[in-house]
Amino acid sequence: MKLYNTLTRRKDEFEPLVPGKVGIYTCGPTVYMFSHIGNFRAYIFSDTLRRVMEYLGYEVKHVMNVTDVGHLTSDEDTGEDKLEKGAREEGKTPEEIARFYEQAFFDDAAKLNILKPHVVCRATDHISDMIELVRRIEANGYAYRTSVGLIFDTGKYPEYALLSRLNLAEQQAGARVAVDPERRNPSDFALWITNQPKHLMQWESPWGRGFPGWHVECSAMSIKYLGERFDIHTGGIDHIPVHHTNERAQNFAATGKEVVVRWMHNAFLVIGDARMGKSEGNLVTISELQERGVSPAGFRYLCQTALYRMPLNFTAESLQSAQNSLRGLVDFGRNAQAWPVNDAAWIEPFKQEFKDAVADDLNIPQGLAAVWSLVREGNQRQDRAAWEAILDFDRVLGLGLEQLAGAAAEVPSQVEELVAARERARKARDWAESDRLRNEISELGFLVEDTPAGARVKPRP
RNA sequence: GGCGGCUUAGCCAAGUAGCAAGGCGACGGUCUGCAAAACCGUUAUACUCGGGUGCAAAUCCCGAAGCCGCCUCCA
Repeated sequence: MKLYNTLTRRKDEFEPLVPGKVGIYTCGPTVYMFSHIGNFRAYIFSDTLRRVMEYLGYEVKHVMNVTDVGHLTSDEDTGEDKLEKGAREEGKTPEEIARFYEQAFFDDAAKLNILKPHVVCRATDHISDMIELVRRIEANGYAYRTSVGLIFDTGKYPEYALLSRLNLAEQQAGARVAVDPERRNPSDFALWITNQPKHLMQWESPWGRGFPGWHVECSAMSIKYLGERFDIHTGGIDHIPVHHTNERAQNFAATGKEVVVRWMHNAFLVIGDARMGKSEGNLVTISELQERGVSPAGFRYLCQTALYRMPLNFTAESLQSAQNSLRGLVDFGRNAQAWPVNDAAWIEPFKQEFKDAVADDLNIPQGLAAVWSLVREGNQRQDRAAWEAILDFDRVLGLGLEQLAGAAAEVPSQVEELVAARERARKARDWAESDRLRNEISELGFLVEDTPAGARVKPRP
């Protein structure tokens, strides 16, 4: 299969380090507030990556962190920890806050059929691993001390700017943040932060009581669970210039290796003409989506209509379009369930088309074209084989089509009785009574379709 | 100021040289007691604009415009 690599800015053939196996690390949520659907686009992306890998026969180990400490609110590493700020505002301990939002995250993820990574690791459970990693970095001569704590010397790593393609010489130091005169280079960053007595979350370390820098946790935990060389690291495109650049520098400083073989980044969900973000004040959560009548699967479908590397326009219309498309697929499945499997041979070219598409840097939109070809052909042939193939594809799409079509087929007995009564009325050519019963059924939330084989009922869209 | 990205039909969105996937929506038709579903057909002589290189460009090169992101935690 082919995959894009941010480091080389090219799409090239994926070669796993260990044949048949793949290690994937995903930058997970910071659990101090509800995750929004923009965040979830990223996790749908990494989930899709995992699913495609598994679909193609790889054995995947997927690792994701949960950041429950260490991301600062204000500049210059002196600010209050986000979790602590949240804790103060809500009158709870940082742990309570973190656990609450972590649970909320995984609840929403489950609604979106995002498979739980094989390893989910909390930063606070890995402080000793982080200290050990920082110790290695310091021992290798990549760190120095200031009044803030231990600082990473980016000047020691010639490849520092490679991932982001930054032109450090042209960067305007201090353009947006005051320069720390103690730092050797403007891009230097904290590995361990001390002298912050107001922080609730602190640990003892060789550099004094304090807490780890922003980027240490991902380096420490990815190496711990996937080794000093692993296949893929994913995250949002915003992580390229700072977080992943720093992570990569730490990785090299600690191990002397290019730890991550391939970096993959998803583009943003765009609302109006802006990204969706808490700073922008245009957040939408999964719950709010549901209140607006859009199912999580509908949102997931929307995400699958665009390439992960392209910005995706999130509008009321695009969302409705996705929801309608999904309804069409479920309708097809519901109809197809009643058909026999005839001839599976005609399916093969479409299966190949789907497989080729998703193996080409996760081109799910192209894969969906194969799905719709199957819908059309399947309808013409009245062949359940098409639906079986689509269910097989759903291992990648993650829409939960089997359950959705199954749920659509569940009809209360009260409705069944009304349908039977309507059938009798129709046989008697009593159209007035027939239409009256149809309205009654409709009020109960169901829709009747008359087919040559008899009446069919489904939940009203 | 630096770096990165985007601009394809009413909307969403594939396609990175050889007659512009797919979905939604809309319209017309077949079927139906009427609907619904399904099927058939129509819906970009055209890919932001201007140059250039090719037999051939949405696709490569140069330039312009608009928009977005990152450079501060942020998917």
